[in-house]
Parts: sequence; C-alpha cells; structure tokens
Amino acid sequence: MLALINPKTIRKDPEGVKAKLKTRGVDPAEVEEYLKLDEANRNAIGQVEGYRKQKNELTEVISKSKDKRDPEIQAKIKQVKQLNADIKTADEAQKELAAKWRYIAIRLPNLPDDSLPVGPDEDADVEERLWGDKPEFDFKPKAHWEIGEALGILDFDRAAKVSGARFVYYKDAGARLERALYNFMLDLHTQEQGYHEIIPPYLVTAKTMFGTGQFPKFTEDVYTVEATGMTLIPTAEVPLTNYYSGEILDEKDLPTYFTALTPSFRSEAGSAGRDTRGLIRMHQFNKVEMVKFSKPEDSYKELEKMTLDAQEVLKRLGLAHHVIVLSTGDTGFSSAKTYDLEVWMPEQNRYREISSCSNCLDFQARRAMIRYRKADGSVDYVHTLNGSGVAVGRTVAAILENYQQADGTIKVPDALIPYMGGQTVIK
RNA sequence: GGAGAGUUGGCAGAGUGGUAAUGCACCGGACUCGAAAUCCGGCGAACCGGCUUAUACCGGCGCGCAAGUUCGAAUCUUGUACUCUCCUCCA
Repeated sequence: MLALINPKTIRKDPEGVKAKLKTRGVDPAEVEEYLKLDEANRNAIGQVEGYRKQKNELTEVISKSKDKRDPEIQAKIKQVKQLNADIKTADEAQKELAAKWRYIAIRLPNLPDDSLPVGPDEDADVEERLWGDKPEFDFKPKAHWEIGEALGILDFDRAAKVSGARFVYYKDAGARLERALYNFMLDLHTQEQGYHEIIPPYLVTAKTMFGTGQFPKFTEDVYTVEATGMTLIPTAEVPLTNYYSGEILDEKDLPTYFTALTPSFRSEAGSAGRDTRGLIRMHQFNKVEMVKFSKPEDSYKELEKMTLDAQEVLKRLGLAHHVIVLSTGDTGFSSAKTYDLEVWMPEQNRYREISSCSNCLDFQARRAMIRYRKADGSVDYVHTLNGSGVAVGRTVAAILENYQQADGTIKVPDALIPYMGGQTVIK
C-alpha cells in the first residue's frame, strides 16, 4: 500500500501538516478525514491479523494430527470455519477503509519546503537572481511568430490545417535551429554536466503516470490512447523518473543523472485563450529534460546544481533571464520546492517560463517504489528531482525575439554556430 | 494477430494439498599474529500492524498479481500482467 507523504509524518505532526498543506490549497478537513481513516484502518488491520493468528494456530494443530476424524480435530475445523467467516467480514471492512484512506492519500500534494514563499499563486513567487542584460532595439521588436512566418521558418497556418490549433511546422533554418538547440543542450548536459543520455518511450502506462504524480489527479491534461490506455508523455520526467520504478538501488550508484530529448504532449485543457499565438503553448513541443536520483540528504544541494545546469544553457545562448522560487500555491503537485527559469521575451516585454526545476523529495519515490540500500543494509526511498534543460520550442521563440535585427533577420548565437553548420545569420 | 513456455529469497535452484530444501553470497563466532581455507551458528526479499529511540521483539503477509476450491494452496481451478520462443505481419 503506497502513500504520498510519509504517513508517519502526518501522524506525528498533524497540525504542522495541515498548516503546510493549507498553503497549497488543501482543506484541513481533508487531513482530518485522512487521519481518521488512517487510524480506523490500522485498528481494522489489527483485528484481521488477530483472527488470522488464531486461525494459523488452529490449522497448525490440525495439520499435525493423525486422525482427522478425531472429534477434537473436527471441532477445531469447525472453529476455523467460523474464523474464516469472521476474517472475511473484518477483512472486507478493512479493505473498504483502506480504499477510502488511499483515495485521499494519493490526492494530497507534496509538503512544501519551509523556504518557500507562502501565497496562493504566481503573484507570490519570489525572484532569486537575475542574469544578463535585456537586448535594446532601435526599432520595435516583433513577436517571434511574426518573425518566423516572415522568414518562412515557422508555419502555423499549415499546422492548423493538418492538426488544428497549437501545432506548428518548423521549416528549413527553423527546423535546423530547433535541432541545433537540442543537440547543443544534450551535449552540454552529457559532456560537461555528467548526465546519462536517454531516449525513453513516449507512450507510458497509467501506473507509470501515477508514479510521478500526474495520475490520478491530472488525467484531463494529457492525451491517452483509448484503445490501450497508454498515455503520451506530457514530459520526459515521466519515463525518466520511472526508469527505476520498483527497484532497490545501491547507495554507491547515487546520485545519478539522466537527460533526454523528447516531445511533450499536453492537452492544455483550461488554458483556452492564453498564448494562442506562437510557440509558447503547444500541444506538442520538444523539451530536453533532466532527472536526478539522489540520497535524501543531498537532494537540495542537487536541486541548486540542477538549476545552475539549466541556467547554463541560457547563459551560453546569451539569453537574459531570472530565477524565481515558486510560492506554495504555485508549486506543482509532486514538488516540495521549484525554481522556474524565466527568459526575457522582448515583444511581450516580460519574462516567460522556459524551465522548471523541482525537488520532489521522496514523494515520487514512494509512489513509484524507488528505493536504495544503505551501507548498513537498511532500505530507504531515494529523492527524485526533475528540471527542463530546457524547453526547446520556447528557446527558439526566445532566440527569434532576442536576436532579431532591424532587417528582419536573426543573428545566430555564437554557441549555436557550430551546430548550424557555420551559419551566422538566418535570413 | 496465432501457438507454446516461463514467472519461488541478492544469484542459482528444489518443491504436484499440510504450511518455502540446498548451494553460493551475506552476518556473527571459533581457529589464526592476521588473512584464506575449514568448522559452528544465524539470517532468506520487500511490505504492514503492535510496541517503540530502534534496522530489537511479537504478529501478519509473503512462491508475478487477483479470485476461487479447502480446516489448510508455491502446489488444484479460473482470470490477468509481464518475459521468452516459434509462426504471421510490419518501420
């Protein structure tokens, strides 16, 4: 029976948990109900186990008897039959309690870290640090989709014809720019930052989606193939983190880092009307993802490092950005602490999210059963982290807007020139 | 899609109705200056409950999973998942 938040934490400090989850929008009554069911369930388990113990004792005697017809043995058999009925009743009652408990348990979000700003939404996010100078233009900067369409490297109209809204065709230098970007990112992560390069499955089972916390709460945000129940991954975090699901790792193998380029598929239910133009909010987009498995005591250190790894992508591309720490209400379901990287978008005159780095502590590890054996032989859950390193489509958008020139051409960032076959300008 | 086989503790591998052999590994001890070998003993995943400082102790569960038959199931029945092999098909 798996949980989300460590059940012992909730038992030990119910008021603290209530207070913390309240900052994430969870009604304390939910926690109250959880505790009630938790206790009732444990009592029920005790009862069932008591019956089972009696039964085991009786059947042991029966098994050792020579003569099953002995009236004494027959009496014991009768007793066991009665016990079986008792067990059935008690067991069904217990299962029901467990199911109710579980229903709540798997829907409670992770406990936020104490360092988070408290607040209901993104307005309470706090800027941690700033990098780079915003570009200055002696003309009015255009939106990336205008630039891309004018150059013939992005085609939203034809994509709409073929697939509907929120899809795009990249063409010529646009396609090459996308490819250059993700190759650049993958090389950085694998050659310099120590990540294993992975190409994972893009279709996963419901159980896998549960492991990373997308299910059962967020089924409406993804595409699930009706015939098989398989889901198109909304992020590579899902297949990467579940890589070790159900396994017990060796302490010496931690930490370990994975990275992968994959498409991400999102239904964007509920975001109608937002970012309807351009590359910002697509049903399908490429993303280079980073995932880490770490020992509990190292996970926050690893989060800082991972955030810097993502930042390094933007630094080398010369893209102005800042790092913000998400407030309690803005932090994702599975995460205890999340840093977002937001890149400067000149036409919109604001920062836009381009990466999100999260420490999920043991929240996902509990769901996906990812553990490690310590030197003393005991077993504990690992901590999992994930971060974008970074969203490729949005990076294309950022480059088009930040590197646009008065004549409508695009200067290729120095770091990308080798990946563009030496091309320095897109025109 | 069709047919067949398999799924037991870290690994190997027994066990066709009576409550998980054995080997290797591992842990403790003996022997030794120490180690190896040997000998003795122990331990057989993980999980849950009770009691808790506890990886100690007691109990439950536990032979892919689920349900059924039975006083009792790794063993019988049914369903299901996954893996492998062959056929068919296909990038």
